[in-house]
Amino acid sequence: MGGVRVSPSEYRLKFFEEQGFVRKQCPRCGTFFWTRNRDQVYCNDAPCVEYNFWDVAKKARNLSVSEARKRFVDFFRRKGHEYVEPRPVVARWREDLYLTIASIVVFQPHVTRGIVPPPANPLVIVQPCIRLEDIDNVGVTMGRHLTSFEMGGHHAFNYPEKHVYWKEETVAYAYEFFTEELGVPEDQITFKESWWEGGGNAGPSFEVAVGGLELATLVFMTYEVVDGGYREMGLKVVDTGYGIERIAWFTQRAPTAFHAIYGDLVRKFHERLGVRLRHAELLWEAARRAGRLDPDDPASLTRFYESVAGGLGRRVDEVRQQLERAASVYALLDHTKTLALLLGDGVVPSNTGEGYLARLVARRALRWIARLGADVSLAELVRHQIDYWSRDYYPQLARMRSYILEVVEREEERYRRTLEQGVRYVERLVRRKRRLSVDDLVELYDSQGVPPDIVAEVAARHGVSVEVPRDFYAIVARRHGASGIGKVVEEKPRLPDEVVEWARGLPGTRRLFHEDPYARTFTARVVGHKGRYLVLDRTAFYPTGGGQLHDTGTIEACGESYKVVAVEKVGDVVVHVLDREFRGCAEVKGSIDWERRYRLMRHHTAVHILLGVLRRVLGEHVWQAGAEKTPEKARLDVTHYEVPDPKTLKTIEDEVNRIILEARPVRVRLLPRYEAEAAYGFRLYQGGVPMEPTIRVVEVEGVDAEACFGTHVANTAEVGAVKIVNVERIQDGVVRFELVAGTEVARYARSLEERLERAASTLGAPAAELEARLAKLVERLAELRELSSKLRSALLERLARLARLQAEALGGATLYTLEWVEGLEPSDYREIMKRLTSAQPRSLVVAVTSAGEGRSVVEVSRGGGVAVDLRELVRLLAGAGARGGGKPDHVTLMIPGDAREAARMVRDALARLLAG
RNA sequence: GGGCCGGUAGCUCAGCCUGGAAGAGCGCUCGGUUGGCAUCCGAGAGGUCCCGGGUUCAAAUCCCGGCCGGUCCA
Repeated sequence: MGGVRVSPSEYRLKFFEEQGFVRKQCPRCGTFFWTRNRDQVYCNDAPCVEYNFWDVAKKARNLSVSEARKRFVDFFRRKGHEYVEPRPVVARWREDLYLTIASIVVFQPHVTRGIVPPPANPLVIVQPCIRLEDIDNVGVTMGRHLTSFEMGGHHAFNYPEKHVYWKEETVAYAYEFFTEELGVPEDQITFKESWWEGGGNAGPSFEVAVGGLELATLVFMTYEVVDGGYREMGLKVVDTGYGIERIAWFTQRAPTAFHAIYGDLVRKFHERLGVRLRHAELLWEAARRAGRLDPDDPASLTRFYESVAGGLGRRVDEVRQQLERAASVYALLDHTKTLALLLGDGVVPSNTGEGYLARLVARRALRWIARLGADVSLAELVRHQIDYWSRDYYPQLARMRSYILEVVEREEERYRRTLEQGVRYVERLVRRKRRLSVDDLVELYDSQGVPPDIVAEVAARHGVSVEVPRDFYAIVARRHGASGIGKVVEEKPRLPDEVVEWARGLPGTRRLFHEDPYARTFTARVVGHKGRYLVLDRTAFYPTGGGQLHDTGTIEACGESYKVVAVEKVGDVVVHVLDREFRGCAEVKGSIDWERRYRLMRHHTAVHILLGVLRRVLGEHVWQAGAEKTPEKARLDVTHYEVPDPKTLKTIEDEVNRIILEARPVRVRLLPRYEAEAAYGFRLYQGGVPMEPTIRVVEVEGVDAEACFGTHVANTAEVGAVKIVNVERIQDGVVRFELVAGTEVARYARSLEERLERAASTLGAPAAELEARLAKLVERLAELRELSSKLRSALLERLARLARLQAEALGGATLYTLEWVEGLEPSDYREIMKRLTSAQPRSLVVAVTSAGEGRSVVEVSRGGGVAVDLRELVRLLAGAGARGGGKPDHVTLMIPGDAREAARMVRDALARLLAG
């Protein structure tokens, strides 16, 4: 990558010199590297060399993933690092990332930007990570690519005033870990010079490779990436990543990483998927040569299969087929674990955000199962993963077991339906066009979710062969063009730019609304004012934030009284928006509209209670996806896969009201960040992650605890009562709850009563009798409909008979004329016309279907036995001002004149048409 | 957040491209057949063609906007 811009001195360490390392350049990739082996030619990393780590000596015994993890942690603990617990694989604390893709992500951006100190320094962590970029390569490369893996990281945060350690120590640790702890011979370790960039930071790095396998990356985070350039950071971070699975792979001498990671599961998956790999030597031959495989280069793949087949003296197509089936099993081992981890951290599958990532993984897995033709459910495979991993490092999988399986089954069913529909669409296209273009393939995938291989299969069944272009997914990507990076929800400023600018320069406002949420009046000193914007040294006015609407009220200053119409926050500064320009004054007296504020507080606390209850009733996967509190009502959007049924909703509502009745205390505490996280977990961050070392925790005792800026009542009893007034699905995987609390419950009930009254008075019945009256009405309506239908049918029959009686002969055909009757619909005439022409093929029907405003609409129809094109009529009558058109056996005409006249004109024209 | 696809009978959908009499299968009602049935035969009921606007003599069909669903991408 950008290694060219880096001075070689960045990599020239005293350690290398002392240990007798030499710097070389790889003739294949051009990378510079350090080694103690003077004869080494290549950089010792894939894809420049074949894997040979199985032949590298080691002292450590076979390590499972769990043991490798422990070795790593213990080693760095001995070296003075404090152990830090891992975080979820879903990066809920990040505004710009969905997944935890590296251990350093745990500390970004709050620690790396210097806002919050790290939990320990230096520290060691083993962080489960998920990366989906290379999902297509998983399996094919025999273990080099995985979507989920554990990254062992030891991190040191070097502040200008406090240096911990840097490159020399980091490289020495790695060297010692691999040589002493694992027993790798000293001349078998290669340090490749590299450059790392990610998450807005960059710096030089070393990749540590043994026997063709990269086992660790040591990054020295030095720069911030600003407008494409680099700026040196004040904080310099040692960011290392040791591949725990790769260490296990290396020590176990297993052919693929999957054998090393999944143990028994490999056999079980092979069995359940009906894939048998008959020759161990094929596996080993492939494993060895997989080092030189570059999955992005199709030619390298072909070369790979050829070389494996050549090495064994077997047929290429047979080798390829067997290896591809094995690779599918590996991909499934990988994908099902990743899916379990995602769902285990409470992700709800969806068509956006992290939910889509879970769906993507599930669908890839389902496709592998389908391609193998295996008769096994995805849920079963995931269940094996839960059983396997919940014993080890992932106890949450056991806790979330029923949720995970339920959701996987739902996804399976959903995908089945999607494909079924897609297949029908393919069949329709094939029927109509007999061939499919690349555009069709793209649309089928993009809009209908049918992957091209399935399209080809379906088309083949109907005798149509379809060519899937090699770069299919690139074509899809091109069609999408450049779209913005996901997450990032930016709140639009509600104040003019110059006011924000001005407020930034002022000192922070003391928050009386936090110190005492019940404070209604206060006095304060004026810190600054600009037009109608006023900043005080302290205030009881709550600014819009945390989903809670601002306060209103009045401010008295030097005999003047101002209305406060809005309140906003700029950093720590509270800006009051007045109804008119502030005239100036040193001291003011403020009083908030308490009635409004109290309603807001009750609604806000009610939402916290509801969230706690939802988590308990629906499951731990319930997360706040949005919230809004107004004086009139509150709204809470949560992640969940379906709108709860009425019975569950009742349970939820009853639970909320029970908690209100129990009069539980609501406590607000300021806690150091890490203490708060240790006590409550990441559940705290329902409404976003505050970038502060101190967290304001609002705890409804035994129900819910959240980092929250809002104002709350002191006891749940104060909420009074809650009524859920609306529940709807606002997006796949997100359900919206709307509720009213306290006095608003009465207001809501009243509005329902009023609607009832209005409905009753429309019916002319007392409200008490509404249901009975309505039931009777519906019954009566059905009777009347039946009657009307009978009468209509009889009327049509009569009209048809009348027309028959008045039939006249015209040019060898029978002509029926239907006169216009007020109240009949055009569809009624059509019904009669149908009856007449089907009973008598040699007939013509002229019907005036509407008249008025000086024009008539005439429909003309003929039976199958009359050989005229009625569209000629339109041409014949065009001179008389008629317009219209239709089909040979039926036309519609608009003719100026009354009904009688129009009918006569048509009859004359018909006579001419039949004659000529 | 964005691109694309869709919304027609209780259900599953066809019709839309190329405007001109609203359809099929299942289900439902009634009658017949059968020892029994996801039997067979016959008849029938059932529609705001998602909503709103536009173009047109004429819109389920074409255009614009909205709502709802699906799908792919980030």
